[in-house]
Amino acid sequence: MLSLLDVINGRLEKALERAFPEATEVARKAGRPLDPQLVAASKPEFGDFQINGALQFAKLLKLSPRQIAAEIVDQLNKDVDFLKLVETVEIAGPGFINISLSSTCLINELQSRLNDSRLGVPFVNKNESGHLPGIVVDFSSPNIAKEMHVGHLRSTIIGDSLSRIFEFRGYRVIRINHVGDWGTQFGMLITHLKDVAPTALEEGDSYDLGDLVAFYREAKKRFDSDQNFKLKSREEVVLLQRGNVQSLKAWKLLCSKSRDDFQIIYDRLDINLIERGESFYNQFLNDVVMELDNLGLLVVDQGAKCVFLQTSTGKDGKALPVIIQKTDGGYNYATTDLAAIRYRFQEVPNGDGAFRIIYVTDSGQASHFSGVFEVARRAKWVPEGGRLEHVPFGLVQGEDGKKLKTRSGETVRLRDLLDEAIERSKNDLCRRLDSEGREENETFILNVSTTVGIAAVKYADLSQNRITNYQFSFDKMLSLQGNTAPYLLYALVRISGISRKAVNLDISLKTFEFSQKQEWSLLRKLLKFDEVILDVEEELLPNRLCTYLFELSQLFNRFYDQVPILKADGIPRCSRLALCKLTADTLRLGLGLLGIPTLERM
RNA sequence: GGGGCUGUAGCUCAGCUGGAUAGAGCGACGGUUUCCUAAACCGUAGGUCGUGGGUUCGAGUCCCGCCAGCCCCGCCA
Repeated sequence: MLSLLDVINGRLEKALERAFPEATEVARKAGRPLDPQLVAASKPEFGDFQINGALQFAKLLKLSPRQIAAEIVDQLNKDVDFLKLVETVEIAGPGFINISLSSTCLINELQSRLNDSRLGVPFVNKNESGHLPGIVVDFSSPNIAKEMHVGHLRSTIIGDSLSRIFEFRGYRVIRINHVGDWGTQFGMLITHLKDVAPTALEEGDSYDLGDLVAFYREAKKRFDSDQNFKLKSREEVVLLQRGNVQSLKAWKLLCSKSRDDFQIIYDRLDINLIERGESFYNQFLNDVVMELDNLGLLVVDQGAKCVFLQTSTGKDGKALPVIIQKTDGGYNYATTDLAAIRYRFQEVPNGDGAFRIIYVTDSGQASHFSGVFEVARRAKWVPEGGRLEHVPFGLVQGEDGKKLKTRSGETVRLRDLLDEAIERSKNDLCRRLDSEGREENETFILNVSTTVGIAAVKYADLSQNRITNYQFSFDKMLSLQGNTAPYLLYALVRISGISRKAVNLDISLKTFEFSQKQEWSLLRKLLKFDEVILDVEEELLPNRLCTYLFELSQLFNRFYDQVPILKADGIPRCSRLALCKLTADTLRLGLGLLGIPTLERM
């Protein structure tokens, strides 16, 4: 109901002006126009919208809040355009004004939603240069030659969902997988590769490295125990950095094998990413140092080139440094991140042309990013109106409240985690089929358990406010009750059941009427979808969308339980089918934006 | 020592620019099935919003102090 909110707010501002012409004029001239504070009603019994402003204006206008409210209501009651939309306008409590929309108005909104595949969510405007604004979402980012584990889960799932929402809004979204594909660990990996598989370099991509993780472990073991190996590894790093052909070949092979492994996980999770790892920015690191130096930001301290922060101090009250270039001349991650920021904001041939960059990483990196962001701003690499945001999230914990580990105390591999979710979901399904005496074929069982299993993992993560740590529990996420993926998917399955039995759900040209309170509350919830999407886009909190979809499902289930649909006739039946259709569309789209596909039957 | 995040029902968590009597789910207890998938629905119980101040007409929300937990703090990412 965003557009409606706009319209009503417009009428309200006019009413306020007519009620208190002098005060509004003074406020406007002071550059702080009076805000009537029109918001969605905090409770259903307060109607659709509430106006909070009267309470605040009391001091300014030297009138009681209720008197002010009365004046505003008086003016609103003279506004024909406003009255067309509204059923009641009432003063309540200390001076709130509650507004209930008229049935006609709500039904008109329903009509337009039914004919709108975007469900009321506006498409973003082009920018001054006539292009769609670009957003870089930096997420997932595993390390080459290591396995994706539970630590990558949140970044991957949250980053993907935010990307989907931006894409749906029409932004040009650049999903970046900033993989760890550079650094000292490659010295040992390449040295080990040359030793154990000398032919690998000739065979290139066709060479089968086998289990990369085991490979990494072996290399690491040798690195830690064998002095000679350690020495060779260090030399190898230098060779690689100088662009030695053999070394580069080995590096590429390792990256490519690793990429294939990652892709298996991304395919299972249905996640798209452009791989552009740390190595990509090597070509810009020199420029970064030079520019910072030219700007006079660079200070040499204990041999390292640093930028000292203005916003944070360390112990003894001294400014904290961001190290740009190490004493040995090497660069570290802050430099790479700065080069990335610079590149991503630069216009298209030379960069990504983004206006907003989002980093989805754990909250442990908060101070790192705040330092890097400060340097980027002082270096003027962030354009006017450009947004640079860290989207932090908490740890994944086990049900014991400690960091999630396997029984043997190892890091949980993502593939195992997904396998287990699907396995458990399959067991649940089979138990259910058994107890209901249902017969389903293998394809159905596989499809349902895979969809439900993956959906459960994604939804459990997304439905939690990302800032806090998150307690991982298969039992809870797969539970059929509560705020879980299966509960939402089930609501949709119920609607599919109805549409299978109804002749059709084509209700586009009919008129609607509602008589039950369950119908009205469902409809009102449905019409809030657009606000939720814009809120998530701004606040980067997908759990708000989850909460909305859960509440929508609850209202639908109540409606389904208490109001006959197919048994009704005429206009009520058709109106109820319209609610079903819009609920299904909203759930399908909403879940889609969370990266969760839906089912017809389950 | 400095900085950040967190602290809301027995448990897991929501709580949107400060707004009306703080909400869900699970668990507990009790009910509902001639009907579209009961994987549902309805009801009951359960709270000093860590704590002490402050700002305000109004504070879970903003500011300050304190307590507890987690994380970060110069050449790893």
